[in-house]
Amino acid sequence: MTRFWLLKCEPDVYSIDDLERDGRTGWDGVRNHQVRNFMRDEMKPGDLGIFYHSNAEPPGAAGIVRIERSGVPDPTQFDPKSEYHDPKSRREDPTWRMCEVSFVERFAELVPLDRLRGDAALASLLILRRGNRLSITPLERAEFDRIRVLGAVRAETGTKGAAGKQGAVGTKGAARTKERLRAAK
DNA sequence: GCCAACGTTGGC
DNA sequence: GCCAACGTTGGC
Repeated sequence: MTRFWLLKCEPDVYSIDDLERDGRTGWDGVRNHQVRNFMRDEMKPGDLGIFYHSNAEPPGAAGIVRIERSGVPDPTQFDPKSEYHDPKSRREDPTWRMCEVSFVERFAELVPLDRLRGDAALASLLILRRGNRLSITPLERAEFDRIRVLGAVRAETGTKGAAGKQGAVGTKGAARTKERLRAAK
């Protein structure tokens, strides 16, 4: 059974444009146990996800991805040079997992958070709940379908946001602080 | 195990 | 830059 997910990432770190260019990417850098468990136990090849731009101007739903693999050991945990290196993790039993996602589509226009919030059909969307900070959350099929419909319709007004167009150097699962972003430049 | 201090996330 | 809402850490 196909399941549906919402994957958050800061576009300054990795955006839907980067994924369109790359075609496929490892969703590495997740260091939250709940999200790790989703990727290890629940996400399956063929599942679909909304790619959400967080910490952006404006934040919102940017496109659609397909889960290609999941539960894959995240290589950054074994890389001493990575800021996500975890010296306690063993190769025989990796602590941190990632999924691999492929590009499906970029929305005709980003669906801003305001628009998601104002939509009655999305009232139960987990990312709209106060205090929710998980970088990956499950979606109902109806929620996924609704966001896809909103994304397919080009708004009659509104300017296209200047999406970040940087190389794929960062990690997706964990947002970077502005300080770290600055340091990375 | 408790909990205060601190760090992170992410919208605004 | 601010701050609410977490999660993590470490002393006890």
